[in-house]
Amino acid sequence: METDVQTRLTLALGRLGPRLKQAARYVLDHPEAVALHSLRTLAAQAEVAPATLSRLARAVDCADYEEFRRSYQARLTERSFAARAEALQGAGSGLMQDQAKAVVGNLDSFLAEDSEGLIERAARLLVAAESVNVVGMLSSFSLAVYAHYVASMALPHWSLLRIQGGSLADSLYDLSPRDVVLAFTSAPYSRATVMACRDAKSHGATLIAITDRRSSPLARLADVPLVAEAESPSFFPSVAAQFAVLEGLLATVLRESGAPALEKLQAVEEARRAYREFWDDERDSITPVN
Amino acid sequence: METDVQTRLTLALGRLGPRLKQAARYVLDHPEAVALHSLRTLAAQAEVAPATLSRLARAVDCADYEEFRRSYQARLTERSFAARAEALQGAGSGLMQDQAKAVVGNLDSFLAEDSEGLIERAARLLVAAESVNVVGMLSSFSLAVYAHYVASMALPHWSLLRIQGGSLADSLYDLSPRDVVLAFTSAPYSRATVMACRDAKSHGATLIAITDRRSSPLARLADVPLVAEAESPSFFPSVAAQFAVLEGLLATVLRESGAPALEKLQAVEEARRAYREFWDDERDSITPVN
DNA sequence: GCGTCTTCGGAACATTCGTTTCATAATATT
DNA sequence: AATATTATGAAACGAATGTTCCGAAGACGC
Repeated sequence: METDVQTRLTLALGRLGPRLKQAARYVLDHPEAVALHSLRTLAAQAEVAPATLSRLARAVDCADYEEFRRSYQARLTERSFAARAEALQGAGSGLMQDQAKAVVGNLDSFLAEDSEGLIERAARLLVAAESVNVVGMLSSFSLAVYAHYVASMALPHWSLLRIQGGSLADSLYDLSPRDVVLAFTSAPYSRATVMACRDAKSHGATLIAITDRRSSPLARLADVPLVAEAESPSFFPSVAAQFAVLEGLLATVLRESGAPALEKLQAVEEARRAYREFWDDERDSITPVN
Repeated sequence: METDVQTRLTLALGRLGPRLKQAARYVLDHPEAVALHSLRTLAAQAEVAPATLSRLARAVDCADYEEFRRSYQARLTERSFAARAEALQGAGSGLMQDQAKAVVGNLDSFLAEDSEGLIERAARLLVAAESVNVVGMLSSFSLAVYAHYVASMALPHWSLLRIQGGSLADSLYDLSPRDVVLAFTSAPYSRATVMACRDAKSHGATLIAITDRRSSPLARLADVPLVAEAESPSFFPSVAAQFAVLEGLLATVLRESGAPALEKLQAVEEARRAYREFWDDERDSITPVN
């Protein structure tokens, strides 16, 4: 049986007795109740004997009521891209395939929340900030590098925190409540990053964090925690999904920053073009000069 | 008590014992599991005694575990209604939604090819190489940084090419056919990167490139071109999908490198742990020392 | 009208549920 | 070092769960 339980239920509606039909109707109208409540409470809500629900499950080819309920729980947990991830299952067992699936899943884990609202909130804080300090170490250093690279073109008050001789915290001592820290971490969490953020918070600064789990130290500290999982089939946490979140955040920040920022961005690009920093297929040639 | 249970849990994390904290962490990371499963199954998943969860509920001022669970069930149904509303809204008007869709699309563009075969081929070349030189500029610099970071732990013959005073090409003059260049670019292409690769090729080195289009100069030059689009709703090309490809490639390289590489990797991590470079939730505390 | 068949509710059942108790180990206090 | 305090797991408890069996009530064919 390939079809959805909910669909099977609709089809079965005709050939059911009065009480079973009544139960089926209730289930069709309140699918989440099946996932969340017990058979008996559901039976009470539907004004039906408990046994009826047990029978209903079997009437749609479920072995158990358990199996019946599981399908409704899955329905509730299913997320936007789930189908897509399933589709990627094509070739199956390859490492790259697994990686891709993990990344899409990680991205989903973020979109499942109120992603748009969180991004919006973070972006507003970043635009309003007097200074933005970007922090990231280990695997997450690449995120920090990227954020700083993009921002440095249009937003001069963004800076990248590095360890130079002393500790990360050195640069944070004169942080004020008008400043924002943008931090990145995935497990295993860099102690330096967490401690820097902790100190920044104690100076009253605002913290925006992209991290891998809600229970991560940074998620707990952050004013706006942006949580995207970092699952991966390999040794290292995956940063790809977090990059997607960061890109979305930066795009929103640029939009909110208004015309001046965009103009500056284009001016920088124009200058680079003038300096021939970019490859020009018309003028440049791949074949070596020799 | 006005605040969300999830929030209360976060706040309580500090003052909980080790096992309770472990349970709390699991709950924070898998909120839907609380709503859907029984106390005992959840306890098993979190690897905690059933009684611990009962106590956890009371630790956040719930009278019952029942009350605790109800709050998570509410969260789940609320979210699902929000998601449905969003789905009904059509293509999703948010910038983040668009970004996510673009990234998944870009990833698809790579998987559409013989991704597994290409990755495999590239990995074999990288493992066999005498030296691997990683190149990336502009947006793609973060890819280069990440590749070098991961590799530097297990594969000492990988190095990151930077511009230092002169040009990128300076470091490539003594490249031999036994060397490999791993390069990254998306439009607009860095001229320095392309020229460095061109020179490397002219010295007989092997070129592996992650780039955004088959027509890009690097794709044409490369022995193994890994093409993942960089479409994005914003000004900048998206590197997220290319990160996914890179992660897949690195994972494959590590697998092919065999046991010694993995052992070295774990040794490095162990050393870092010994130096307390990682955050330890048991020993370190988020609350400032004051 | 009689027997057969289906449908359903009620009761009994083993199972699983969440809670509580109690002993013990770990931690803090003196 | 001795003691008080806290945190935890194992076991036991009654309550609730899902299933099954049985008999009553109706539907249908002849």
